[in-house]
Amino acid sequence: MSNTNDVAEQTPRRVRSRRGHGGGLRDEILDVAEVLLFETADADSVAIRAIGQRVGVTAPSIYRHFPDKDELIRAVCVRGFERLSVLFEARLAGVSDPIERIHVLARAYADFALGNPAQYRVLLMSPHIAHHDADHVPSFDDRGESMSGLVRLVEAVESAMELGCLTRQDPWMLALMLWTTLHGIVSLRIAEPDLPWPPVELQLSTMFSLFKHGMVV
Amino acid sequence: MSNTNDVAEQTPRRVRSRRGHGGGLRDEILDVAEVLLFETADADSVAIRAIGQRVGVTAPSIYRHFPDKDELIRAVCVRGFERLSVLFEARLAGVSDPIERIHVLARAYADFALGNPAQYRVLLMSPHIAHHDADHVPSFDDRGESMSGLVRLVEAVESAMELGCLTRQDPWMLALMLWTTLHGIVSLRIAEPDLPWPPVELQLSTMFSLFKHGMVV
DNA sequence: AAGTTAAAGTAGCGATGTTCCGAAAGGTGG
DNA sequence: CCACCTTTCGGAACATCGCTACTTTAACTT
Repeated sequence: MSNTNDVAEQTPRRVRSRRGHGGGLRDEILDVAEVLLFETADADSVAIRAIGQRVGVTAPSIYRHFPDKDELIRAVCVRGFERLSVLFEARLAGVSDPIERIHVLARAYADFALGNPAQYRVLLMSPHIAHHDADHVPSFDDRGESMSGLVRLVEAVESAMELGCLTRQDPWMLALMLWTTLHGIVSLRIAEPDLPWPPVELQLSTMFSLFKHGMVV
Repeated sequence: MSNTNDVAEQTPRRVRSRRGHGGGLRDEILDVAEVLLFETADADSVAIRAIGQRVGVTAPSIYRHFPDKDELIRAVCVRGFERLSVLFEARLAGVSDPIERIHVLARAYADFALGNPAQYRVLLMSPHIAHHDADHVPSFDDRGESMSGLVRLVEAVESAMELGCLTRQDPWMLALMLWTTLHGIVSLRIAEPDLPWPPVELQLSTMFSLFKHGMVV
């Protein structure tokens, strides 16, 4: 990944950063925090002091780059979702059929969520830091990268409707349904990984079949 | 200034329980913990000392009735899901049509989850205490009351299939799909309560319509 | 070379979950 | 009625956590 030292216990005291570019440490902190978050699979178990130890820095130094532990963890997870965004682009490349694009998006979403359960949990399964910056009503759009997939989904649904592949209705609502269903599948697996779940592919394809043709005889 | 401590939320030092029935305190602890869990909406924010203060007992005394804080919180949430179980029974009474029974179950489930978000989050949105009691493979059945709804759902789906209302397939799989979808709806609302969600009834009915007739033209 | 200033460290505060051990009340045998 | 045991609970303390004043150190500027 990066130049983070993988010494188990302690890193031999970091060399000081240059004046303007003190932010080099910031990225290193994010890297280590991501590793620790993946290892412990729980944000509460990631201690600030542990991050500092792995980076080779004491705990208070971290607060020069992040105002808060919540912000640090959040930054890690946002960075993760940016990777999801590029994953969407990569998987979508060359796929033109709207229905197929929906499939690709769903599959990529599930792959990411199940591959990065800790990040997914923090961003989409935990109470949010109430960023109530005055009287600002949150919307789905200002969610940044974490909601870019939803936007792509809406686009694909709209295309499918225009092409007559889907029954005409509110595309935004239908996309919301698809996303919600997808979230149900992955989040339950993340929360209860020990339950005897069917294979993800089977569950996804079954769900798509249900959505397409319905279950009523 | 002996027993009248001036702390606002303090109970005047509890009378000691009798020998065998020391468990009276246990229920009281559970009650207070449930209130605190509802108030803070976050298990981490419920402090053992705060529970003890409200009950009129010091923190270590709580550990005579619960081995662990996780077990305490878990006990609170399990008790909550027992209430859900009786809610299922009550709502199901007199409803015989299988499809209608599925509707009723779904609605009750959503009502409970959105009405008790903290309990729902602890049991179904948080990492589980790995109760790995030796080589015991977890199943959906030994989940106790928390999965009773799923069992009811499977029954209703089987009935519907036998009556020819639903297309024949694996009833257990279909019930799992319904539950997963339901979980997606409620858990996303719980995790992101500030987003501009459509009304629950609309979302539920739209989802049912999708499941019934599909979305493909 | 001396001063400025950003970057990192030291020490510590308050709060948390948890444990060790002693005190006191409830029940029981003499 | 008294001695004794058992259960129930409290006091004190430990380790760790997030976080913050304050100080030190090193890089850059003049």
